[in-house]
Formats: sequence, structure tokens, C-alpha cells
Amino acid sequence: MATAIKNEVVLENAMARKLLKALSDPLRLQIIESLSGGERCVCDLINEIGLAQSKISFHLKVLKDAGLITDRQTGRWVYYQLNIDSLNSLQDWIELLKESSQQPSQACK
Amino acid sequence: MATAIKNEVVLENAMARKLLKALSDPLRLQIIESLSGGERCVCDLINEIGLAQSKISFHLKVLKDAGLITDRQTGRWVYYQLNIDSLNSLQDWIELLKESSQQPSQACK
DNA sequence: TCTTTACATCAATATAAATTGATATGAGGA
DNA sequence: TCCTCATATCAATTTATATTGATGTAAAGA
Repeated sequence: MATAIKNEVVLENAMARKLLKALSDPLRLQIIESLSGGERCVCDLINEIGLAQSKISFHLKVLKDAGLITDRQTGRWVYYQLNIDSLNSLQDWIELLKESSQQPSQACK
Repeated sequence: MATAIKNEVVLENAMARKLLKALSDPLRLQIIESLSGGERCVCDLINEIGLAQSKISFHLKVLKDAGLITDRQTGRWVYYQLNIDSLNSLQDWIELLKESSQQPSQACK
């Protein structure tokens, strides 16, 4: 495999790692699923999910640090949105995984 | 939304949750990436990854319980393989997330 | 039947991550 | 300027998860 391509794959893996970690918490998934309907401000998320504000803020930060969501401030409100690019990367990563995964093993002996 | 479709989405979410959780550990990702090259027996995984056997076994179990991999025993060897169906589900789930995620929020006031 | 090999499981411990309740920040309005 | 509201951050604690080293199991060969 050419070095350039190999580096790409390694990068892709590192990114996937971050994204998957961020997606591994049930509350964060609730947030993600809520944002999948479109941009939301924190106050709406708090109402929708019905949990402590500090909790929501904490998890929003995790998601943002991973690059899964972006934010935009308007006055006192902060609006969050899913970052489509990150979702595409994740899909690409999965696609790569599938590619030659069905090849049979050589028998151990 | 029709009940049948809604239930499907809920199911999809529950499955995604399990898969993402299983994928959230770096060692498990190493295993997954190794298996992305094709079926492997545990002994090969241990050599490739270079870590304690009990550790590998533990994480293989987590991955298997989540449905991400399948196993097949032949004599004393157990071969693991990625489960393509689970990867497809995950891709579908991501696809659904993307669908209407770029809709703008209504302003808070 | 005894031994070895490949793998799984378990109990104890270590590590990492989430929750809680309180406080901080910074924008806007009175 | 002072107050309120929306959100972020923090330290202490709780809870969840991974690691370790030892032991168990089942297949195969001597």
C-alpha cells in the first residue's frame, strides 16, 4: 500500500476512534438523535431531553470536541447542529472496513 | 409518522447504541481493523496486537455480544469475522441522521 | 489416559467517565 | 449599573469499564 494512502487510512482510523467514543454514551445519542431533526438551541435540548442543564452542556462539549456537532451563538442562545462531514467520515470508515472483511482465514495448524 | 416506521427507527437506534458502545474502545477498534482484512483466529489476533490473551478474549466477547462479529470453531481454533449486516445497519443509521439534520432552528426568544 | 494447546471466564483491582450541585461567564434588558 | 437569563465550567463523588493474573474447559495428539 502506498505511504500516502496508508497515512490516510491511519488518519481515518484516528478520526473514527474519536467519533465512536463520543457516540458511545446514551445521553449523547439522545442529543444526536434530537439534532438529527435539525439545529436546536441548548434550551430546547434541555426541555426535550428533560435532564440537568450541566449534564447536557457537558455532553455537548464532548460531542463538539469530537467534531460531531458545531455551534453558533446568537445573543444569549447557542445553537447546535450535526456536522455532516463527520458523519460522512464515519460512513466512509465503515465502508472501508467492509471491503475485504469477508475473506476467509487460512487454517491455523 | 406511521407506528410501524417509528418502531423501526426506535429499533435502529437501539441497535446503533449497542454497536457504538462496542466500538468505543481503542483495543476493540484494533481488533475490528484487523478483522477488516478478513477472518482471523484468536491466536493470530493475539500475535498481531501483541497483548494478553485474556484481554483479547474479553473484548472479542464484547464485540460478539454486540453483534459486530461472528465466530466459528474448528478444532481447537476459533475464527472471528466481521458481521457485515451490523456494519450496514450502522451506515443506515448514520444515513438517517443526516437526512434532515441541516434544517435551521427557529430563533429562541 | 495424560499432556498440551487454544481459548474463555472469573474475582480483585485499577482506570476512566458520568453525575451532581455549586459557581462562573457573558449577553441583554431595566 | 444592576439584574436576569442562557449556557459553561468545576470539584467532589459515583458509577461504569478495562486490566491483571489465575483458573477452567474442551479439543487433539502422544
